[in-house]
Amino acid sequence: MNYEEMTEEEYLEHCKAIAFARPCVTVDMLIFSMNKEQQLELLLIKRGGHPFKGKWAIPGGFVEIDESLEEAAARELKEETNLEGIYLEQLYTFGDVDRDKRARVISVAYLALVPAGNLDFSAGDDAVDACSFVVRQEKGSFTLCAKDRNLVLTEDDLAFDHKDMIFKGLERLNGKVTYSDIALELLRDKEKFTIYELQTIYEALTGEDFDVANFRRSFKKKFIDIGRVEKLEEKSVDFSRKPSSYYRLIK
Amino acid sequence: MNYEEMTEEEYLEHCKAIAFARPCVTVDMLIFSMNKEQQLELLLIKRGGHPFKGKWAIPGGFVEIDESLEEAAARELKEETNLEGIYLEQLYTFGDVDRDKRARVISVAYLALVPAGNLDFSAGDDAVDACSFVVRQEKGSFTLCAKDRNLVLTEDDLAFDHKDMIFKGLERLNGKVTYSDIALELLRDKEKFTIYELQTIYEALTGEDFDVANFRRSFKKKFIDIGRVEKLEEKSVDFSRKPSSYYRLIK
DNA sequence: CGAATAGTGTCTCTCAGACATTATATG
DNA sequence: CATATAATGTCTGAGAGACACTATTCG
Repeated sequence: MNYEEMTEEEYLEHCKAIAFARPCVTVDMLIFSMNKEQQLELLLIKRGGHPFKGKWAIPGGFVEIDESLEEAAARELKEETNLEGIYLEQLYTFGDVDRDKRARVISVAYLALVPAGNLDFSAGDDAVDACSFVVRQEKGSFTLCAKDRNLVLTEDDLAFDHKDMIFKGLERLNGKVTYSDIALELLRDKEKFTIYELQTIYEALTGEDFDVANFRRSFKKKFIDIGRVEKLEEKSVDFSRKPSSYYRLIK
Repeated sequence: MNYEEMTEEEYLEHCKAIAFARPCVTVDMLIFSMNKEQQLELLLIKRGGHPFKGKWAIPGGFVEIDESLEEAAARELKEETNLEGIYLEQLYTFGDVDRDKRARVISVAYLALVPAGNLDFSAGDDAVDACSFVVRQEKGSFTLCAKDRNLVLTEDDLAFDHKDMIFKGLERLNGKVTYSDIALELLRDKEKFTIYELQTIYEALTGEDFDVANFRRSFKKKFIDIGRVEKLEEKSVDFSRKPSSYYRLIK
């Protein structure tokens, strides 16, 4: 739309038309967690209506006029999973004109990292079909698997531009895992975890394997030497092998 | 606002009230460039009306119903500086309820990196007072200086939450400069630049000094060895000293 | 030649990757 | 004692930081 080539009449017409045509703003929630097999999972919901009926989508909802984006994200998360106090991070805002054919919708995507074992999407308000998909990252693409349903989604099986959202989300996780502490957010219990447990989270987030010795070395440097994490007396007795030490995040 | 504690009447009342009260969406442009003294500059405009009358603000405008966020950002940039084809990057979306007292405004902030010597804000459409401020970064804070006007702004001299936007912007520049190629976007001429010229951009973006020898070494490794940059025959003759080699970004 | 800027060589220290080795529990 | 997992030791090469040094131009 080039304003310079419009007549004044055309321009005023245009102004009137859009004065009442404000975009809708939503928050969309990329809710990640770890499953029992220590794999990265992402919560999706199945669309019941048009458009993209039957396809899988990232849960989300409108931003109310009296709540901030962060508040909207926290509310949506609670509605979906009944969880509060979860790590949230704004990811990216998607605003292509035709991304939703029904209306002009601008979506602010948020990342939520739910501690392992806490994700129970059946606790959500909405009576929608929800499912947590294992995220398998290859270079430049991903697939989403729901074993119990025998379902494998590729990027094109997703509604709207949610494929792009997931790409952005995985990119963010990949990038931040090494220079920030987001991996800790996915621990089952920050007050009691083993080093290997944390390593599996790093591996799930990056899609790469780490050498045990090197990982422990960098863990010590990054967390213990600084005093961010301390070793506990208690040791794991899960397996009938050498028990592993527990560690605790301080503060 | 807790929906669970509302009666149905209250809830419906609330729905009605907000149905016509959609937020406005704007794009705000953090327009960075390098001045003649190879310092980082940021373009601000002086507010003529309330609120924050007389304070300095980041330029921006409404997202039209028929343009994407990127298109809106490009349009705003053109209106402000008459420039096109400039590097743009979405920064962050600001959506606190009271960030603009007049109305609920959600602002998507964009970063624009204008090649040195190309920023002429007098070319803008609007008859507003605009000025490019030198950005001085200290750890945890910044100041903005306009020498010719004898003006020094601190964080609190900025309108709205634009202080936070600038923080986010500087943080992004700081972080990305080492692992991406954004510094190249600020070069006067990507087809003909000296290594030291690029170094000053790195220094301006990080607020830190680099060792010449080490910078050249990493420059060679990062750009020349890979074939992303080639050395030109032509050499600079600006000063009456040893001339420096020019380099060219390929593709 | 002296001054000023362009550009190089080299030493050290840190750290990541690879891989061998030791430690400790149970059956 | 065999076995499986936890945890440590060590070698190497890449790369960042510090700093001394050489190179090239002009007046």
